[in-house]
Amino acid sequence: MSRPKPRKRATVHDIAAAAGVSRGTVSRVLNGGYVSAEARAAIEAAITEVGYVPNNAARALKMRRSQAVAFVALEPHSLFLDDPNIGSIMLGANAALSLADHQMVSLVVESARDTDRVARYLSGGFVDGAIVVSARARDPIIRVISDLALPAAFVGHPPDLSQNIPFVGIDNAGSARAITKRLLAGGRRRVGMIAAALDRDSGIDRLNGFRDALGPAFDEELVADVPLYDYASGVKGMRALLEREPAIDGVFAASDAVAAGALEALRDAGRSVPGDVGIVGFDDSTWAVRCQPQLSTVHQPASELGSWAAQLVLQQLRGEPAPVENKLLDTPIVWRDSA
Amino acid sequence: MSRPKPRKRATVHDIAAAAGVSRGTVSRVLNGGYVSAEARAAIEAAITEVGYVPNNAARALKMRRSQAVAFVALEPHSLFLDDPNIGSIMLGANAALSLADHQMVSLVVESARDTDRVARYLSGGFVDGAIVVSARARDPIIRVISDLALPAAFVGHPPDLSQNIPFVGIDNAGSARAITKRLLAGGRRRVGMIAAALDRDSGIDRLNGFRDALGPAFDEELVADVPLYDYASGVKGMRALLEREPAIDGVFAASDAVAAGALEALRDAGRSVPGDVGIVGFDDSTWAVRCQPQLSTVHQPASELGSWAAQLVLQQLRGEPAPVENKLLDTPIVWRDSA
DNA sequence: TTGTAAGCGTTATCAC
DNA sequence: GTGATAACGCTTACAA
Repeated sequence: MSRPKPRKRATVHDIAAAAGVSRGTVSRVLNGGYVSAEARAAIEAAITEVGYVPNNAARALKMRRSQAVAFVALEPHSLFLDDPNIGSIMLGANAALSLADHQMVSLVVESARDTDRVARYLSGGFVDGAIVVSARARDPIIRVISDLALPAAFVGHPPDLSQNIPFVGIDNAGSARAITKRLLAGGRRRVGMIAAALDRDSGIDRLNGFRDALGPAFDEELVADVPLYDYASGVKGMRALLEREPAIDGVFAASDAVAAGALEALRDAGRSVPGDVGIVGFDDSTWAVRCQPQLSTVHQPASELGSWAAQLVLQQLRGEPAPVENKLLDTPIVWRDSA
Repeated sequence: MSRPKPRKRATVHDIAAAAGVSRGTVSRVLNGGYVSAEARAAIEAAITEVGYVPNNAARALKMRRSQAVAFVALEPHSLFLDDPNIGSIMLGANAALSLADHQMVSLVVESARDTDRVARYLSGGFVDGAIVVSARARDPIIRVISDLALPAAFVGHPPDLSQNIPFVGIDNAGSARAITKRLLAGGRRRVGMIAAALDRDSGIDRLNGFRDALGPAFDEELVADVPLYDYASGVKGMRALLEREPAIDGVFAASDAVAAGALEALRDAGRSVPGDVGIVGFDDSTWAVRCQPQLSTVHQPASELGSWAAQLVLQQLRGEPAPVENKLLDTPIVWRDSA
């Protein structure tokens, strides 16, 4: 009883034939409309009999809806490896989309080749909307989304105020100010910062918050400028700081990963934490509790960020206007052992 | 000169009208066929003039090809957060697919709801193939792929030998045996293992390799069985081991994350590493170099696993038969400081 | 070289 | 309630 191998895919047409009704009636039971009990029964039997599986491409073409939303992270290579936040944001977004019966498809863009392909993908009708994470100031992908008026939401910061795409984020400057003040309250005299990603709003804002908290005590020399929010940058940044100011006794690292790297550099230099130098991070990611000592840090509600962004997209998909008020989520300070 | 806001999407038809040719000719320049220089020029001008963007859904319907390949990770929640390998595998797969001009779309499945939706998505014609990571023994997703004969490849281990879907992986048992032997060569007398994920082939194989390496010295009591390859499991597993055998002086952890957790438990218990106890991990992930001391471990070529899997899928897409010989990649031992 | 027309698998708008 | 029939936007024989 072996069936022929390359079985042709059954269509609505086949169901109709098998059940002895018209395609219209089949479509009605598939979607839901008025249909008699007998017809429904016959059709349902036929469906399993012929092994029907709906064709999304055809449905998308007709409906102009794919029930899919893209999740795209505009980040350098290391992101998926070094930034634990992204995973939580993704999971949060997926959960929210899932509840609304939408498929989240996440796209990675690493190269110029990727950028073009993803741009085409987004504009081609395979997705109804997009969630964009950590957008750089200007990116071709953003232009495409904006030009097409693709329902979208940003996580992090709006890439360009002139484009009215809603975003959900946190108050980076305020949070940075708050945790720096807390660090200062511990009696630290010479506190510096490892400032990362100054090509991005979040990076700039965190630096501004730090400067703000220090006020007149701010010293340009005590800011080490590193490219990425990652571990390696933390090591490098801390080394630079130690060289410039051996008497440094407090550090605000732009992220937990950076702080973890800084911890290594301090260990290598024979400084104790929090004894010789107190250090605070940002994110409250898994890094924070992995470190020795565990990090005092700013809690970033990554999962909620993701689900809010998803809501923002779903809202537009339902035809409701995107809210003009952008959303900033709370970022409580979590005080542990590193300062 | 403000254009009307909700501009209707331009189609091939519109281009044809604007350029004064037929749809067929337009399609020919879009894809590549014989077309005169003048016609081509006129059409190209028209394309930018009307702001044409191709409709993937229509193209996919007609061509029966979407130029997209799914990447699906069948793992519990914590995977994207705790397993650094997955990111590298993804990036490797994306790079390979990108070169072949295919869009990788990664799908996360966390709930039963996700499972159903993803299964529908995979079967609906939005993707031409799928890469499946760390498949559990039996999963509805796998059935769907197999039933539809969707071109696919597994990373890790074949979920069921009867289904002829190719896979690429590593020799877990052999690698585990090799690193355990190396650990024993250091003169350790009482060595145990934190065995994770024994519901998965990789978990079972690593345990088998360990048992094999110890030979008659193998002691069931010195195996702590934990559910996941993660940090928290490592902490728990190590505590259990210390309780059962305080004189333990060597540990093989089923993954680097587990080893990192074990390190914490050892630190808490006041044992020095590698002095009091030597520990080795598995994966050579970012965990390995983050730890204090850095881990001796088995290098898992994550990125290569991803690109091999991609090749396997692309091969089938080109109509070439999937290789019958499954691929096992090399796993060199990296010896650092933890043992 | 170019135009014409058919059809991919659905859903939706009609009459019946 | 149900059955024809016309799109959706695209590619591709087949003619011209």
